[in-house]
Amino acid sequence: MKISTKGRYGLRALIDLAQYSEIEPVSINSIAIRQGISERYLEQLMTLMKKAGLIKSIRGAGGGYVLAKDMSEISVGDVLRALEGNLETVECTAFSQEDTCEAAGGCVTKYVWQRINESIRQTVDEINLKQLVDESRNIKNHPSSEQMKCNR
Amino acid sequence: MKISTKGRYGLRALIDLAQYSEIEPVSINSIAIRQGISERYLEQLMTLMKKAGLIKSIRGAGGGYVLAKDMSEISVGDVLRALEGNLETVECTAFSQEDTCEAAGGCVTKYVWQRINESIRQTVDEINLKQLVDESRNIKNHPSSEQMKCNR
DNA sequence: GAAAACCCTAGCAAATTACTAGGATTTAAA
DNA sequence: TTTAAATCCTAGTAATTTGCTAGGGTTTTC
Repeated sequence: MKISTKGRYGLRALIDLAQYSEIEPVSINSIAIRQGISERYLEQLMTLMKKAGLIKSIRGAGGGYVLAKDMSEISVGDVLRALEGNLETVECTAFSQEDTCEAAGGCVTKYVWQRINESIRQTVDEINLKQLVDESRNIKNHPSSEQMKCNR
Repeated sequence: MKISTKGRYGLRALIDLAQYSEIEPVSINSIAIRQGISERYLEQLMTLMKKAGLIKSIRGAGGGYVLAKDMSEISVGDVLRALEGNLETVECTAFSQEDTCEAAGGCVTKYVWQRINESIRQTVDEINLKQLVDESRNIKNHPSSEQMKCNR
């Protein structure tokens, strides 16, 4: 029931990318240093986000990554799904039309899992990258804001 | 980001217990058979729910388990927390007053994790056992409702 | 042609999950 | 008073997942 380092590091990396990539592509190395994340591990996370169509890569010297679409069009849900896989806390064939579970008729917990899944979905999909970047700029204007390694 | 078999089996077991324990204590064995769960594994789940004060045990022949309080006073959140531990998807020292995280000032993702945690908390705490038992009775009155083993 | 970047695959230790196993203890009932 | 039905307690363990590290290869700019 935890979000792993993939999701946590990945979201931080993407916020970082969003903040720094407006002028030129941002390298994995620079994000890794700023965020205190292993460069080699972050590389894998970037690949996942690229496959999901959230970021684009530019190869070769001077290359790096940029957002594939506008910040406001990337939700936290998009990011977490790219990194953590589907966010359903319980997966159940009975959720779909072509229900293959024989217990479905007599199963109540199904409704519980659906409500939990739905509330998470709603929460993560209503927060987008732009909001977080804006929020981050506000925070940066206050004192005591050194960036560093952190388990989030 | 998944709810494990502990939470899934445990909630099913507790609904079963709530339904059958009004007349006499219900044994682990009978729940295990009805729900198609390993008896020995279920035993451990019952212990967790007992420690959390959700159920009471009656030892010896003819013994078993009964609810420790009224169905309407046991929420799905109580059950899941007893079995899965705290339900926070990300744990972060910065959530508390005596914040020990140095990055807290410059950290935005904190707000994301808090919102996710809060939406899950709200959802699981607003569903109680009684609602599920009532719902289950409704379902049982319809045809095609054989109880059986299921990954939920 | 050298360096800076991404790309791809594999491996691996530590932790977690989902059980199984072997008994000890308590209590009702035969 | 014995027996059997229960819970209680602790330990072990195979399979999976997590959180990386490692060793290259390829592309592109300077």
